[in-house]
Amino acid sequence: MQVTIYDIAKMANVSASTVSRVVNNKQNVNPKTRAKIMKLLAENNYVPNEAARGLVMQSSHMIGILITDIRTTQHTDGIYYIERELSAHGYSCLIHNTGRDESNWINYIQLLSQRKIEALVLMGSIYQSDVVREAISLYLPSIPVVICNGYFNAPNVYGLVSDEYNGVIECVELLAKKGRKHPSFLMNQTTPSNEQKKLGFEAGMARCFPNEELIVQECGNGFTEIYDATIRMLEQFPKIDGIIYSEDMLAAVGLRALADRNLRVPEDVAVIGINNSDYAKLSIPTLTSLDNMLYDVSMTAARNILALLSGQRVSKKMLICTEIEERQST
Amino acid sequence: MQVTIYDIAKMANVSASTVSRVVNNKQNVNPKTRAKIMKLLAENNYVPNEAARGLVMQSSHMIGILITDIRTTQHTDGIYYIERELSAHGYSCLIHNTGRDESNWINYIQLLSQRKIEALVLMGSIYQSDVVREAISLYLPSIPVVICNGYFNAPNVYGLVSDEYNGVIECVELLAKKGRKHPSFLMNQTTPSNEQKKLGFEAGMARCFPNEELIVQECGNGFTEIYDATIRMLEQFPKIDGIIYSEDMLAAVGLRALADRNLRVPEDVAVIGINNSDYAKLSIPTLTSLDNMLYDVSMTAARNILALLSGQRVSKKMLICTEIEERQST
DNA sequence: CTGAAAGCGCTTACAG
DNA sequence: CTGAAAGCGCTTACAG
Repeated sequence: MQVTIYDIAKMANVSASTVSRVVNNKQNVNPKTRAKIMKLLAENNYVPNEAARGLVMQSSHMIGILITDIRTTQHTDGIYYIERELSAHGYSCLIHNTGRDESNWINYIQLLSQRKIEALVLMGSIYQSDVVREAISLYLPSIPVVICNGYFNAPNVYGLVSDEYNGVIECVELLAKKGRKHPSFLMNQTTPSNEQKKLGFEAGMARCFPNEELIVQECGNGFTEIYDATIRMLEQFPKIDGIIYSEDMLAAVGLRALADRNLRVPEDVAVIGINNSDYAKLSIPTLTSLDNMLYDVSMTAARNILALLSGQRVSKKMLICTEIEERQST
Repeated sequence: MQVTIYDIAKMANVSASTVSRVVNNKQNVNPKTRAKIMKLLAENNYVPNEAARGLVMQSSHMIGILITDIRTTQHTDGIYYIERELSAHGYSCLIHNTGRDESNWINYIQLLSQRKIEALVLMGSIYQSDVVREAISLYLPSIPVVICNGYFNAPNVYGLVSDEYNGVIECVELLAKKGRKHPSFLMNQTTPSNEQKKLGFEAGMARCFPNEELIVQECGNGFTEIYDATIRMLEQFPKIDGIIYSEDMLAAVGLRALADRNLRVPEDVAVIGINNSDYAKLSIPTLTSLDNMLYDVSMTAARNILALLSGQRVSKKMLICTEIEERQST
């Protein structure tokens, strides 16, 4: 079926060892022999079998990436940078969409351990969970694991966290500065990251609006759910004059809801999103957004993995500062 | 380092063969022996080495996916469905961002062949190229290759193509029906897919506006480039009262440009996008969009690969019909 | 029901 | 400079 080193050896009347040496560019091969073998290799489109090579070298040159749903654009960027960076260094990425149900995660981690990945990247704070910690200590106790926008304590786990807590506090401060009186917060699923945002909102409110009622609501991920949640919140609290959404995408839907209700943005209601994504730039009006530096988180993750793979030291937990990008909606 | 079948065999006082039989759930093992081995396997967190297994079984259970840039959301959906579907059947996906420069592609194809992938998915019409055809015939001549939204003739290549050509003709017809007199077309990079859209626009114009000047322009992918291209086109041809964009994302930027120019949509200028993506649903006004059924293309790709892997017949080339989703912008 | 042996495709000391 | 041999971790006829 496939052309092996032995086939080439036979054609060249040499041993497989010699062919192997040529394939791997080792010294100590007679130039003429080398030339002959090179020619044969090319003519036969010889390609080394990485599985066999990995077996003897004890290295797969593969890394695993776990993400709940690759369609959620906020982390697609991260996967892009990580793949590019690692690919340039000879690694291939095995990517799995794990879904949000914890009970399946252990299977993916076991699967990746069967494939002998050399590092694991967890995309998203959602993986900051006991299930994952245990699965890692069971199946991948000794390869570097990097978690993007999350952290848990384990000897081989490295966390990169966006400081969304303080970022959202600053968002509340911005609303205060803009003369808002009744800010509110609308979030989708409860991930550790969203939890931090919520805590940030509460802290910001305590600081800037100590006597104001806390308006925090949750909703699903679908267009309609977000839309309805916004409408419902406005009906329940007509005084609301500022909304912080846990993601730009939600805020973009929120802008629709506000437009349909004939509420002017920012005159009647100021709106802030989080992620500083395309949604923020494209929406009408453009959206003020908290840049949580997910780009930096991913780039750093890629660099950290590379550093760890080459035996360098990397800090176990890093906090990355956020920045508000002000646009028309505030 | 890792626990092998031999380690377990030693502990259980049996041969590796027997352990292997237990691991693989074969019959013909004494129930007591099986129980003892199972216990040992669990206690030691034994995980089979897939590389070794693949070497003897001549199967990697991996498939490759090539995409120019995973951040382009239109194909992220496809990767999601394909990964989910294949993952459920025991396959893992090796994903590479190849960039748009043809000269690197052959390296990725060779790399994937080294890893002995069992099928390859090419995401996007851009891979409909001679470079790819040759690389495939050289390095992956005998595994199924499925190309999403493209096709080229090779014994092991299967194409799924969205009928964007006729779809865009229908878009032009829609503009005609809505009383537009001067439609135009703005496209980004020249991929085979965009080329079909352009040809469709020209055919539609020939059919509905035989005496009208053809206004077709190109632009880059950046926000500013798209924005500026729209403004420039409107300045050069002030009569324009309809724009078809080659992608929703461009149309979303276009809506911004039109708003900034105080042109009403659809009263002054009707706008149509392509992809029927979130951009279309979220923009203000909502965007009429040609649904090119990329979802169906991906689902079918996943199913076709599974079918091919299990030895079934699959049609070499399928055309998938498009549909216009009318919204506020027309 | 179980084990010894061969083999998947490769690399690398070790001898020569 | 080159080859025979052992071994990476596994599976599977073949004997018993």
